[in-house]
This record gives sequence, C-alpha cells and structure tokens, in this order.
Amino acid sequence: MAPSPTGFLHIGGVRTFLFNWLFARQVGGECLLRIENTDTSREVAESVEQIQESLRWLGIDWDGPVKFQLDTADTARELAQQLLRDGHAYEDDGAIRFRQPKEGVVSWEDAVRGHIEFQNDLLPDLVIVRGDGRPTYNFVSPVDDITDGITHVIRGEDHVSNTPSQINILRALGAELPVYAHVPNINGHDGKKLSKRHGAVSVDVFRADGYYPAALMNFLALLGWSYDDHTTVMSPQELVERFSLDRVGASPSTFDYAKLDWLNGVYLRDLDPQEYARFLLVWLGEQGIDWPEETVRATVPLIQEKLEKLSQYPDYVRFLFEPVAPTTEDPATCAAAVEALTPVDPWEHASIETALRNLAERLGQKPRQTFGPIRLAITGAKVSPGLFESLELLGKPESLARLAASS
RNA sequence: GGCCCAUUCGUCUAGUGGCCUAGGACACUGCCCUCUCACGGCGGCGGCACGGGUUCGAAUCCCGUAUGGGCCUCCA
Repeated sequence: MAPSPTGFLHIGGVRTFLFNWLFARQVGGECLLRIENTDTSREVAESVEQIQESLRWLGIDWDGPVKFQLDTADTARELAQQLLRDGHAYEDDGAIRFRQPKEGVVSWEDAVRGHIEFQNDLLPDLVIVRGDGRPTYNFVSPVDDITDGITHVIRGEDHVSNTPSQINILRALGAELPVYAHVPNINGHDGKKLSKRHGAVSVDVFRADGYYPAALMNFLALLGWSYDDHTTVMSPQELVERFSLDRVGASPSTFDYAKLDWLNGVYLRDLDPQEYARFLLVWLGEQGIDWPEETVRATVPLIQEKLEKLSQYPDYVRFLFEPVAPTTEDPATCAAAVEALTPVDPWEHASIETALRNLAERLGQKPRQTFGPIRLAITGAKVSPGLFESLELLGKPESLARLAASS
C-alpha cells in the first residue's frame, strides 16, 4: 500500500488489499504488507500506524513485520548497476534508464483480465535510478517482488500499464515472473474515482459511522467479486473459503452506500446481544458518549432490530439519558395516561401495555391515537423504540413525571 | 493525441453458443403485519450500449462505432 498523505486509509486501497488477503489465506500462502514509501518523514510514520490500525479493525492481518519499499533501495541500486553492466540499462543525465526491448511484444495472462499484451517498441525507457541516486517505484517494485518471493501481485487496474515494463525488468534480471491480477477500480455514483464528495471513503469514517467490520468486509468483497448468483451474506471465514481470483470481474464498480447500510443492518440484527452490547459500548466510547453501561446494555433489545448503523443509536435512546421537553400536543390523553399508569405494579412492559390498551379502549380510540401523544411526552419524538419497553426502562417516577408535565 | 482496458435492470451482479420469456440482491414501489419506526411476508417496476458479421441458433464468438476509465513523471 502507498502511504496516504492525509493519514487516512482509502477504502479502495483496502478493497484491493482485502483481495490479496482473501487469496493468501485461502491457499495457505503468506500475505505481506509493504508500504511503498519514498521517504521516512513523520507523516509516513503516522500514516503507517493508521493503515495498520484500520486494517486490524477490519479484521485483516498480515504475516511478518511491515515492509518498506525504501528498505531495499540499496539492493535496487546494486541491481541497477548490474543492468548497466549487462547492457540492459544506460546512463542519461546522471540518471539510469532501463533499456526496453525494441521489438516483439510483452504479454501476460492476467488472473482476472485474461491475456494482455503491449508492443515493446512503444514502451519508454524508464528511469530506474534518479540523478540523486534514489531508485524509482517502477524499479523497486519488481525488485521487492523478487526479494520478498512474491508469487502473486494483486493490485489496482491503474497498474496495468506499468506491468509490461516491470515484466521486462524482471526478465532482464533473470527473475521468475509472478502471477499478475489487476482488480477493477471502485467509482462513485458519477462514474468518477471514489472521493470524499461521494460520501465516506476512509476506513475510520466508516468506523465512526458505526459499521460492523465483518459487514464492511463482506460488502467490499462483493465489489468486483461474487461467489454465485444468489449468495450475499458471507462471514470473513466464508469469504476466505470461497474467494477466487477467476471470479473477480474486469469492469469497475460503483460504491453503493445504500446497499452497505442494508448489509450492515443484517449483521447488526444477527449479532448475539452480548456481542452487540460490547460493540456498542466500544463505539460509544470512541464517540466520547459517556452513558451508564448498564442502561446502555438494557437498550439493546429495544433497538437491535431498528438500526442499520450505530450512528443512529443516540437519537433513538437519548430520552433515557437526558431530559425531554414537555409537549402540548394532547394534554387530555397524557393526563388520562397518568391516571391509568399510577396503579400499575409491578412496572413491567406487559402490565404497562395492558393498562394502556385498556385506556385506549375506554377512550374509544384506536391504540395508535392514544399511544402517539404518550410517546411524544415520554421520548420527545414521534419515532422511538417500543413504547411499553421504553416506559419500563425509563422507570415509573420519571415516566409519570413526563406525562404530568405534558398534561 | 498514443497505448491498454471495460460496457447485462438506477446500483452490485449471475450468465463462458441452445437450460434466457435474461436469474438474484440493494434501491424504488403496491399490499399484508403493526403502538411509531424498523423487521418480516407476498407482489410490481426495471437491463444485454449501438451497428455489422459468424452460426441452424448469440447477452455469450469476431469486427467496427460510441461511451467510460486507466496510463503515458528523474510520482507512487
């Protein structure tokens, strides 16, 4: 991965790395994380930390220590000298250029795109070592592939046109060629490269929005890859078992935020309540929301079926943690509710429901007519978790107080 | 401009010459369920970019056009 100047990990790069990871894990290979850095600034160091943190959060791991492109600069320089001696390179204005073959074609069988070939005489003699001695990306990249024993290069399609040069370099060095797989890009809704104006693009923004890591991974895997004609929901383990490069498509896809939201809702609803509470508590902590843990845990059964992502949580349950402004919507019903609820004991949702349904009947109203004003007085909103469960959680004294205040 | 690549419902996709009257999912939408919202159930809308071939037969193969994208840097 290239270190990102902003420090944030772009979701497109993650998707590409995910394909590497799925492939490596499935075939029992190694997955290396290499940072294609060109300097060692503090920005790079922070960016590297950020990349690792985001990857780990998503559930992607890698083997061995993180590698850096810069680490092999010396090796690259030596190999450049070798190419110079062998006549595969020449000096030009202090730089060293690779001498491309002048005839024939260079081709490879791309694991996702099939046969691709370029005419050698159209390839420019590219600079492999700059005048100041720093080797360039297009040289270090294949050199690192040799050094690290890379068998499969799975990368974005923007590298397709670099590949013929890298293959020629590898051949000139007498190295074996890896398998290349160029995966399609991810676009925004306008067909342009996915960027901030389309919505969230960095992993930590998705994290802050309350997406579940496995759901995000599932969604990302489906961008350009499919298992069959009907399977959509797949756990990380299932993805690893089922992934294959030959089922990766060749055409770019559009990031569909609505579908991600739906899929995330599927995962959240399917979560064990204990795990849901754990995930929710961690998220609240990251958001700096400090609500009592026990109450938060108690809300889980009330909202688990309703949320697509955790960022929707606070608005649903805020009434349990903060005061609610009285309403003047229907004072009579609120007053009647106070009377109906005062004798309720024990204060449980079932007994509360009985009392309130009886009240509606006595008033000659449909349940929704009666419950509406009560909901508003209790939660301060027209949309809320189940009314009876909400009343139970709020507690009898506070519930009666709020109804009284609106009567 | 040159080279390379892509093109199936709005979106993600299944489809590798006959199983396709093109299947699924999201979105949208109608009905049902229902204390709101959501969930769930049953329906609906909607697509092979275009033009030529090849073939008994093409979404699938070939050619062209159009559109979109990538690269063309002593960037990565």
